[in-house]
Order: sequence, then C-alpha cells, then structure tokens
Amino acid sequence: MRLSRYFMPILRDDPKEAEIVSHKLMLRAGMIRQEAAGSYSWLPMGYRVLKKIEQIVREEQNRAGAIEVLMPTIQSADLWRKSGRYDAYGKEMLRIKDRGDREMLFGPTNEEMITDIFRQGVQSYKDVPRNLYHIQWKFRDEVRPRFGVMRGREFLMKDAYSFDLTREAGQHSYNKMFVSYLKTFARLGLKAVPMRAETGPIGGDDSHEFLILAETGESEVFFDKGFHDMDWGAFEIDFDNVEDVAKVVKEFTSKYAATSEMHDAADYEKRVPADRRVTGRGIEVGHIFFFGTKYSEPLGCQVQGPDGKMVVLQSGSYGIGVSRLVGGIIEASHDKDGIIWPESVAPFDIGLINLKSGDAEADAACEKLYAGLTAKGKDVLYDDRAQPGGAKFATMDLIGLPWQVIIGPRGLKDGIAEIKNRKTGARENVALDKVVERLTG
RNA sequence: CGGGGCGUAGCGCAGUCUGGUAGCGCACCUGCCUUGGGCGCAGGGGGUCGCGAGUUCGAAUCCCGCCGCCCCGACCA
Repeated sequence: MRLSRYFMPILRDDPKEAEIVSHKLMLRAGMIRQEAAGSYSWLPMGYRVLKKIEQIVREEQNRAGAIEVLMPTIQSADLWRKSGRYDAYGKEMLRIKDRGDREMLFGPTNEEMITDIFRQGVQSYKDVPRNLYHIQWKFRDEVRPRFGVMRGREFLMKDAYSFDLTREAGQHSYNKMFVSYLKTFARLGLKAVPMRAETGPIGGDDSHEFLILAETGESEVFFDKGFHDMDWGAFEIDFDNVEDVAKVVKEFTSKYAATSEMHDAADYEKRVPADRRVTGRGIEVGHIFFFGTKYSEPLGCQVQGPDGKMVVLQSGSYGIGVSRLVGGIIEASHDKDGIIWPESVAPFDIGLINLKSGDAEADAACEKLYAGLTAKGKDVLYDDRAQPGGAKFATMDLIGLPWQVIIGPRGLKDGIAEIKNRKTGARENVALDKVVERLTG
C-alpha cells in the first residue's frame, strides 16, 4: 500500500478524551474513531490489526477442536426468559422492540442461544462432546465505558461453548480451552497469566480469567514471579490426550496468581517466597467458565445416553475479548514514540520510507523494493509522500510496523538501504539487492 | 447511578467574568526552497461557536431548557 493512496488520519497531538496510552495511540495512529461513548469505527489501520487478531484466535480455536458458527447480534427476549437472565442481566442489556412490538435485545453473550441451537441439533450421547464458537459483536450497555476499546459498549468477542455428557468430560473440554488460550495469547506476543476467578453473572463452578500485565490494567493482581520463566506456548500438545492437557493446566495453575477480588494474602505468603511476590496491574483478555447444567437444565439441552436414559449436558463458555486485545497489546508493547506491534498482528509487515520522494534514483530504488517485497508476500506500507524525512520517521515509529526500510540519498550513493527494527531500535545497512532476502529469508 | 468538568476549524486551545459579529499553534492548499528525525520563506482555504427557545439595536459571551462527551466513585468482558 502506498501511503499517498491510503486512509490513515494520524494526529500529532493526543486527543483530550483519551486517558490511557493505548487509547491515545490508537487515535493518533488513525486506527479508530469514536462514534459515541464506548462505540468506535475501525479505520483501515485498526481494522487490519483487529482482523489479524481475530484470525489467530480462530486458528487456535480450530486447532483445539472447536467449530465455528455465527449467531446474530439481535436476539429474542424469550430465550432469555427461559434461562431467567432476562431480568437478572439488568440495565447492562440493551433492550429494543421490533415493528411488531416484540421484545428483542442486542446480545451481550450467547449461552442461551447456543444451548438452544445445540439442543435442537443433537439427540444422542454420540453427538458429544462438541465445542461451538463464534466471533461476533456484542453490546453491553456499560455503566461507564472508558479507555477506548478496552471497555467499549460494542465490542468483538470470541465466545465458545462446550457440551459434554459427564462432568469429567466437561473438565477436559474446559482444560482444552485453557491450554488453547495459552497458545493463542503466546502467538499474540502476550503473557496472559491465568488466575482463578469469580464466576460473576455467567455463573457456574470453575472459572479462570487470563490477564496480561500492564500498568494501566483495571485489576490489581498478585502472582508468583515464576510465571515469567514458564514455557508460554512453544509446547506441543495433543488436545485429545486428556492427561497431557490436564498436566499443562495443572502446571499453569500451580503457581499463585490472583486478582484482588480473589486474593488471599495468607495463602499468598505461604505459597510464594517474599522475593518472588509480584504485585501489578492486569488487563483481562480472556475468561473461561465451567458451569455444568446451569443453562442446559432450564433450556432442556439433553441427549439420550447409552443406557437409553436422558442426560442433561454439562457445559462451559469461553470468551476472548478480540477488540480489547488490540488495546491490550498496545498497553503491553509501546514506547515514547508509539506502538510496537508484534509481527503476528502488525497491520503491515514493513514500512518503506522514501526520504527523497520525487528524486528519480530514490523513487526507482523504492519501487523496486516495494515490488520485490510484495512479490514475496510481505505487506508493505510505502511512504511515498513528499514530506520531510523527520515527519516520515515519526509517523512510522508511531504506527509501529516491525520493520522499517529507509531509502535516502546518503545510503543510495553506496547502494545501500538502512533497515531498522522498531522493537529493538537496531539498525543495519544492507545492500539494495539484498534487502528482500534479508527480510524474507 | 452519585460527584466533578468540558463542548469554539481535522487536532490542541484562547476568547465567555465585563455582549459589538471569532482568533492562535499544529494539520491542510499554492509557489519557492529543502530532503537522514515532526525544515524554512511567502501567500491562502476552512468554523450556522453542541442544539433549541429567550433577553437585547446587537449573543460564542447573559437567562432557561435539552443533548453529547470526559474524569473520580460504585459496577463490570
């Protein structure tokens, strides 16, 4: 993409409504635009990142055996009356009426609907276990939306729902999602520490939330420093192997980690030596629940077992805040100059800077590199605008692409380009005809 | 939902107290210059001052009503 033809409205100053760094940077980098409190348009740069995160989440869900569906954003109130949550959910649920005066709602989550879908589609114990998920926009009429996409009212969430015959099988489904989340967050360049959580309005028996550490997190967290040294996703796992999966879960739940709501100071001090205690702040990016028959019972989600008797299914739900992750990754990865995208989610792989746009030699060198890198499958954002070099560097640092290729008269006279790594700041001079190889080899 | 604050050009702000028909910086446009960290000179465009109703010869400014947004708290993915 040539910057001269793109839509990337960047700002030099911080908009005053933005309080935290990810919100400021997302606005400054032209990723989002606020439409109402807690409601954002995703501009091209932001949308690219959102789609990349969504795709990684999807791939890891598929790898763990979950099956993708898509449910509507608008739901009927009737289903929610059956589960008893129509009243229980309170003002956070956005309620609307259609032309026939029927009560509808903008879905804040989908336990009821998916349970109803699954109930209608299965009759036998042979039809379980299953895990269905979708990645869809949710609406929760938050009392107080804030921090940009971190707490929006409309947000993109991956939510998965597992159905099993027995509690033990349900536990395995829960464990699979637990492990899948570790791998998902690792691919996003994050260490998301699993912490035992309260079940909240979703309800249920077992629950963990995954928090990434960042100064601006909404939750205070207490954990064992040993978490830093663990293997966060490089491990191979066979999701069908019940013992192996359980072993990983055990490993990641054996060390102390808790949010302030669940924090037990006495237990903390007993289990974690003083020099390994870390107190910080965290951002919740995932939350998993095992709730047994809480929804399958009232919604009649049952199958016939091997002995011919009806069995109410055990279920769990598993959420990842996809749009929140965009902000969360920035909170975890930025510096004074701007965003530092992990390569896996960067909106473009490479920023190509032409320091002398309009100069025949510089233009030709850039065009050749742009074509060469693109041909190798790299997404390149080529800054071909007629702007002073300083402005181009500042822009490129702000938007945080992992690699910058800098072409200017100084290097061109020796036939070289400068390559800069955004994260480390390391620069290297590379012969023009070796640049493509260096960045794709 | 309680408390506080703010709405004036794309962004950041001044002007409001004390009424006289809107200004600054950045951004943008044109020309020249420049091209390795937000460059220089000159010229220029853009705003029904959140909305409505009042007071007044005259309202961004005063009065009344409404809307929107932000922050703190309580609440929450």
